[in-house]
Amino acid sequence: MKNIILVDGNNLLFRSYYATAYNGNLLKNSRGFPTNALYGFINMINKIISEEKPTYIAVAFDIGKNFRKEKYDFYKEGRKHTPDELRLQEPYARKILKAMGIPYFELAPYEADDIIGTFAKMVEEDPDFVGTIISSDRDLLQLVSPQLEMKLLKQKDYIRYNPLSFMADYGIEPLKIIDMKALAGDSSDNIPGVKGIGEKTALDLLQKYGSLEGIYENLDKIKGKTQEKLENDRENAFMSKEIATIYRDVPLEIKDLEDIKYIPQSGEELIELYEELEFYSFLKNISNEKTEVSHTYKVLENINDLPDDSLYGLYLELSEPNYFLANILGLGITSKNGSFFVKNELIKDVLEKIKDKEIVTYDYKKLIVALKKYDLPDVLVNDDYMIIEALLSDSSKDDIAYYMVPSGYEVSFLDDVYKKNLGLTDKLSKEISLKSRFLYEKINEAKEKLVKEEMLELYQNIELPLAPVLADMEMTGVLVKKDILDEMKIEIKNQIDSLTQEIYHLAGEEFNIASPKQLGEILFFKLGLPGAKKTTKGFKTDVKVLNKLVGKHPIIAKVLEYRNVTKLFSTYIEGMENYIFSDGKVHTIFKQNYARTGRLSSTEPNLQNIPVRNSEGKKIRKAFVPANDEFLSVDYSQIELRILAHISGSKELQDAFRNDQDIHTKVAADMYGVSENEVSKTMRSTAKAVIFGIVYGISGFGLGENLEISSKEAKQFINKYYELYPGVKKYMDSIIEEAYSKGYVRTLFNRKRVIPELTSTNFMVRNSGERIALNTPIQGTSADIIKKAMVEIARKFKEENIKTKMVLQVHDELIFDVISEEKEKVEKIVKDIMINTIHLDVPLKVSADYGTDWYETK
DNA sequence: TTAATCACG
DNA sequence: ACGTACGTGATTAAC
Repeated sequence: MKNIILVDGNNLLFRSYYATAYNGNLLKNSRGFPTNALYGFINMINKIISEEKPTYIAVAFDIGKNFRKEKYDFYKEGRKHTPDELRLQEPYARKILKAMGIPYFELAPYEADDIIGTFAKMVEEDPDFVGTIISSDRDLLQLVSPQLEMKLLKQKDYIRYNPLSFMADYGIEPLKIIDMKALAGDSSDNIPGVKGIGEKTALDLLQKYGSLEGIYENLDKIKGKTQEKLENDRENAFMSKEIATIYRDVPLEIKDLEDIKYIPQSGEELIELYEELEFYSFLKNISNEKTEVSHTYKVLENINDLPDDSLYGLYLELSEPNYFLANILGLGITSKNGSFFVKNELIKDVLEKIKDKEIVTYDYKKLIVALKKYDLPDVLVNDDYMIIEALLSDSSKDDIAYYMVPSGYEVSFLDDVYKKNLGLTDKLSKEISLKSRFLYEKINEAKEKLVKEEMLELYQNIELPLAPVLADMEMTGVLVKKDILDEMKIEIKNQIDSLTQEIYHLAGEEFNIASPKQLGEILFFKLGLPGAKKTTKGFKTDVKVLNKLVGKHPIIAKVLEYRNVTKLFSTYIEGMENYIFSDGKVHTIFKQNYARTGRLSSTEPNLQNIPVRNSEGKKIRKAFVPANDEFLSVDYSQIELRILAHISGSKELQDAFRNDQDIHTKVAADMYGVSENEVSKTMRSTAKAVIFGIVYGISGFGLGENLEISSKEAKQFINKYYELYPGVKKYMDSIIEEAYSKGYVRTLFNRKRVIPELTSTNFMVRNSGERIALNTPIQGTSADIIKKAMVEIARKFKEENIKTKMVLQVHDELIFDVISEEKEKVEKIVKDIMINTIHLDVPLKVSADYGTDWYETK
C-alpha cells in the first residue's frame, strides 16, 4: 500500500507564525531576520514525517490571484494582510521543503485547497493509494473518502476523520460539508450562506433533505422563519456552494503520483539553510538522524541479572503528576552493561543493590517521595538531569520527553502516559528503560555545559542538595484542622448569602456577581456609575476600579465584601479542605526550578499565598497548626533591598543598613529633607512605594497610579531618589546595558536568566525586558540565599539530630514545626545560618516569631 | 483553553 | 508616541 500525505502548507505556516507572534516577541536570528514561523513549520513537517511515515508527499501553497476572489470580491474580504514578518519567511518554507526532498506546489489562480483537491482526485483513481490530508481548515473535510483521511489540527492536538467518523460527528457525508457552508456560510472566508442559518439548522436540514438542491426542492415542506430565510437568500446559497467547492482539476505539471514520491534528504542544502536561520537544534537532529537511536532492553526477571556497575541511570515512571497521589508504573535502569525495565516487585532489590553506586535520575525529589510512599529504600542520587537542564535552559520541563524526542529518542510525552492510563504495556516498559538510558548517556554532556556556563557550584552546593530537603518538607507536610475550617465555612457561607441578597436588592435584579461581565453591566450600564474602563470582554471591575467608586453607590462596598469572602471561601476554605490527606495534613509540592528568577513555587495547595495582609483573611491561618509543639517563623528583613545595596555599591544605602536604620524612614527623611523623627506616616509610605518601585523598574506613571498622585509628581520622587542614591541609578543603567550586550543577566550565585525580550522590535516587550534585567539579579539572589540557607539548616539539623522539622518556605521566610525542648537550639541554628550563609557588604538581618498556630506566628 | 481576579513575597 | 512594577498559583466564568 502506498501512503500519501497531502499538507496544506499555508495553513501550517500561518499557524506556526501566530502561535508565537501574539506577544510581539518573535524568534529571530542574530541578523534580525524573523524565523518563528519557520521554526514551527519545520517542527510540524518533521512530526508529520515521523508520525505518518509517508511514501508519497506533497505540500500545497496559495500564490498570486485566486479565481474565487476574482469572481466574488467579497471572498476572504476583511482578512488581515499577511504581516511583513511572515511574508519574509514564506520563500524559506519552500526552500526548506525542497532541501528536505518534499515536493511542493503552487499555481495561480488556484488555492492550496484546490491543489490538494486535485491530488485527492488522483488518489481516488488509483486504488493502490491511501493517505491523509493535514490542515486545520475544515473546508478540506469535503475531500475525505475511503482512501483519504484527514488529520484536522486543533490547538494542541488533532482529530482524525475518515468517512465513518465524520458521519458519526456531523451526521452527514464529508462531501456535504459544501452544502453546509452554502447554508451556514463561513465567517473566516466571508462566505455569506443563508442569513440567520447556522451550523445547527444547516445540519438538520441536510439530514432531512440530503443536499442544498434537495432542500430547495422541498422548500414548501419547511416551516416558518427558516423557509423565509431560505427563500430570501436562495441566490447567495447557491453562490456560496460554488465558492465552497474545492476544485479538483488544477493543471499541475506532473504525470502521476509517482512524481511526488518522497525521497528524504538532509544534505548540504538543508544544513546551509538551518545555519543561515540559526536553527541549531534542527542541525543537531540531522546529525543524530544518521545514528538513529534504536533501543534494546530486557525486562529484569532476576536481581542477579542486573550487572554490577559503577554508574546507573535511574528513571521512575508514575501514574500521574502529583506524586503524593500517584502509583509507580515501573522503573528503568541503565548502566554500561545494558538497559532494563524493572517491575514493581523487583524495585526493592534493585535499589538495595545499587545503594552505594553513582546514580543519575530525573527529578530526584519526585523519586524520593514516590519511593517513600511505597516504603521502598531511599537512594542517594548523585545527579539530577532535570535540575541541570532547568538551570541551563532557564525553563524547567518536568517531562524528560522534551529533551529526548528532539535528539531522536522515541518516547511518549507524560501527558500521554498519564492520560492513557493503560497500565503497563511493552511499549511503556521499553520507553521507561529508554528514559533511564538517556540519563546514563547524557549526564556528562549536561554537566560539561553546566561547567561552561559556570553554574556547577550553584548546582552542586545549592540546587542538588536542596531536592532532598524539599522532599522532606513536603513529606512532613502541614497539619490543617478541618474542623476549624468548617466553622469558618458556616460563618462565611452566611455572610455570602446575605451579601448576595443585599446586592441583588441594590441592583434591582439577580445576576451572577462572580461574573465580571455581568457585574460590569450592572454597575456601569444599569446603575450608570462613572469611571468605566474596558477589558476585551466588558468592563473592568477589579479592586482598584471598585475602590474609586466606594461612596458613589451602596452596592460597591457590598461587592467588595462579597469578593473578599468568596475568595476566602472557595480558595482557602473549601479549596484547602480538598487538599487535606488522610493524615490530616496538606502536602504541597514545591517547584524547585520553575520560577524564572530561581524562586520556589508551591502547588497543590499553594502555601505561599495564604492570606496575611487583611485581618479577616489572616484568620485562615488559625487552621494551620504544628504537628509538634509550636511554629517558629524566621524571616529575612528587607533582603531584596540589602541585596540592592550590595550589588549597586550604593554607599548611602549600605551605611543605612550598617547602622540598622529603618530604611523607609531614612529614605523618607532624605527625600523630604527632614530629620527622621519628623517623618510622617504618609511620607514613610510614599518612600516605601518608591523604594519598592525602583526594584521593579517602575515608571512615573506607575508610581503615580499607585500613590494616586500625578505621574509628574511621582517622577519627581523617583528622580529625587536617584539623586540621593546615585549608586542605585548607576547599577540600573549598567545592568540594563550589560543585559543588552550579553543577552542575559546573572545572580550573585551565577544563576543565569536569558532575556529574549530585549531583542524584540516591540517597544513594550523590550521595556519589560529591561525591568526583568533589573529585577532578576535582586530577586534571584534572594532566592539563592534562602535556598542555600535551607540546605545548611537541614544539614545542621541532621548533624545535631534535631527532630524539629522545617516545613515551609515563603520566599524570605522559613517556617518550622518545633519541638519545644529544641526551641533555643533551633532558633540559634536557623538565625545563625540565615545571617551567615553569605557575607554581603551589608549585614543580613532576620527576625523570629513563635505561635501555637500560624495565625499567632507573627 | 484563556481571561479576569485576587492571594502571597 | 508607544504603555506603564518583578515573581508566582487557584478559582471562576466564558469562549
